[in-house]
Amino acid sequence: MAITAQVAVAGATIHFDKLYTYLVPDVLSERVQIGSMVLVPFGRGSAKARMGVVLAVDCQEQPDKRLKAIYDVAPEEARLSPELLELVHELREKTFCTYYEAVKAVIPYGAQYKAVNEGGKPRLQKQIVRHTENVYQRGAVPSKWTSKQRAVWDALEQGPLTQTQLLEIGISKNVLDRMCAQGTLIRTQRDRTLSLYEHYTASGETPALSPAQQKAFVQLASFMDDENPHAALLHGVTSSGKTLVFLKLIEKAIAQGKQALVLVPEISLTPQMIYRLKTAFGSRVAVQHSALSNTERLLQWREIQTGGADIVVGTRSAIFAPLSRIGVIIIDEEQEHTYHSENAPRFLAHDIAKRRAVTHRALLLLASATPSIESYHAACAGRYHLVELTERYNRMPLPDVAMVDMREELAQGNSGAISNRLAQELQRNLDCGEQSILLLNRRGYKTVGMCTACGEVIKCDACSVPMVYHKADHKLLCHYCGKSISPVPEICPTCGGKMKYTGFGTQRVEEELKERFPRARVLRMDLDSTSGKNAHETMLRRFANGEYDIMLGTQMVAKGLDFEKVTLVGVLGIDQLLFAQGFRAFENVFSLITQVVGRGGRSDRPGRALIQTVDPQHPVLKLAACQDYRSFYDQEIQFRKLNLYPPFCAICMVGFSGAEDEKVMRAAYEFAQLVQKNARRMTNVPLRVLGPAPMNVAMVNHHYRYKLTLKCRNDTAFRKLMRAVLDAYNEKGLASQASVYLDFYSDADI
DNA sequence: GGGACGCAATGT
DNA sequence: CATTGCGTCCCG
Repeated sequence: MAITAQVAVAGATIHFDKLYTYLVPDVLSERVQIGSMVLVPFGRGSAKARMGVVLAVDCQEQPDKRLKAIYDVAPEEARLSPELLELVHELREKTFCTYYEAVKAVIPYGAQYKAVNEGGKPRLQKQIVRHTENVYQRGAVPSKWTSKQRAVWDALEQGPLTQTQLLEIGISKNVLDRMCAQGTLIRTQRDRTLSLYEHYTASGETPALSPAQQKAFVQLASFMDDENPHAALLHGVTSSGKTLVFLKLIEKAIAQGKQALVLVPEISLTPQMIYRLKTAFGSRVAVQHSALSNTERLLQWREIQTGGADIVVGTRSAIFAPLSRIGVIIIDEEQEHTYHSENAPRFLAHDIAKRRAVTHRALLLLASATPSIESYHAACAGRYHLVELTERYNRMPLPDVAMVDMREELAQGNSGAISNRLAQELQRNLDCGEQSILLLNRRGYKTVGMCTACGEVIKCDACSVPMVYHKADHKLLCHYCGKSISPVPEICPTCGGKMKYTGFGTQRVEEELKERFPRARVLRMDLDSTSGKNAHETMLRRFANGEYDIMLGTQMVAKGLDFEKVTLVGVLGIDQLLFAQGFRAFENVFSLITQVVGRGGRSDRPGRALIQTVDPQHPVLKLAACQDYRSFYDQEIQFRKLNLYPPFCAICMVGFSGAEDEKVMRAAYEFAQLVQKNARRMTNVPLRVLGPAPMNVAMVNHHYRYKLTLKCRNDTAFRKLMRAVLDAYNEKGLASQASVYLDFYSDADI
């Protein structure tokens, strides 16, 4: 009799991701259980140690003599709970990821163990979890510089930074050590933020609900009173006070002895959600998002696991928080694309939330001012309870919205980013001391280098995208692979002509504002200016305090705090989004405009909004201007139906990537044929095959990329078909030509 | 993905 | 017959 374990190993790709059988040594037999993280030998010959997870344990009378034995096993706290194990299987089945990719998504704890060699024996070791970190500040002025040292010095201008922060901007420990030795840097030790956001103090009181909010709350709360799971969509116009309803629902869950899970699209965009939860519930709130350091995330995770926290707020990955008795799951701004994972496992948080709501018999609440067309459609079809909040808090009026025709501006000789009309309004606000917000849609607002002679744009040599000019650190940066060029080329590398750096980047618009309004205090918010840890939050607070006149930024200004003194909102560059490809383009435009327009008009002063566009008559813009969601939905759902887009089908994007363009293309083509061939054998699989075609960004990191788009229904029959195709693809030896992944958009599993 | 093995081509 | 290069197989 021998105990064996079925193990899924790390680092597998989809074509050899299966369970491998290992012997469990007697000394480990107690500790190796289903869900255990283990270290195993894997590979032919000199088998290297790999992490793995145990998915089954059995007894065998006569085990195969060739079986290898498990090296080591991680302690119990790093073991997957039955519910999380269930989710691992579901993720693998539905998103076509590997077991271990799914495991990594559901437990950050798995990352805590690494393989080490201990006297020739491979062992698992807990990664050092530092509770203190190094902080550096300027010391003596150096007599001479290396470029790295100069960079360190410049970075510390605003005050001390941690080693991690410096590491992020490309400074190695070596440089820091040398500078400390020279005395040009001073190193101190500091405790890591163990309790995050502790400066938010709990008041314990939540404000009273308005009658409209109360009505919505009562409706939703009733779904928490029976033993069945429920799903609801809360459609609340901007400023209708959805958050307050959330707080009351969480209160109710807690009162029932249950737990609450709140998802937000991006922590940095929604700092007020943490603020509201922390002030209402204090240390019962745990936070989970990717900006946390490993230590912070792990400590928060432990808090949840051990029951110290019963409310979790976080981004997409927080949906896997190890809560054991969830009462309510809230997905705020549910239409945001950040709920869809861009890396394996490519899941949609909604789908996991649905599953968890069912297991916990909890209420799943999707909320938004502009729900995704799919969600609203599902609500209309009765698959979600639809709850509406149609009234703005305190009955504040919506701002007046006007379009500015940018073609006319151009005809009048204004080629800048800011129209004359907008300039006038900005001036008016400056004159009477009121604040303004300018939203720049990020896409198209990048500064790229172009040759004035031949028109050549400087591209990354590893990726087929233009490199983006970053003024702050004088370099060109590839936003795909992170490669940078500095100094910035002055002459064209191909023809020797003079380079010109143009584009309407936030930085460029900032300059234009400074030219037009030299005395205005302008706050620029974008990825560059908010890279510091609490930079985003601090900036919003200072703007709210009236320290600036104009706030200029990307998407991140569309959300955020409520600003009393903002009476003007300008939207720049929305056309890039409006005419973007992808079936969600209009939905995105509508959502963004609705949100940013909702920013204004919060106080007694009437707000106004200006939308700069080359198509002022565009129906989507018009509907967004008057915040008429229902009309937009009615129109959009027709479009989706007519052109067969979600929710009337699911879309499965098959991605191909490999080193040789030709081979990748051939592989994609053969895959498409395999799909057609296999589909013919299977009846009842509705399918349309589009492509293959090169991806939008055809090359990343020297890897060529193609895609195949399948309009389908993501059900078991379709997944069975895809598994068969993947098997055939591997059998033909195509896996070595191009690696494949599947990505589902919109589950239409009605 | 990556190491090991095998086959074939090339060299001494 | 050794050396190198490349394709293919398989991982327990």
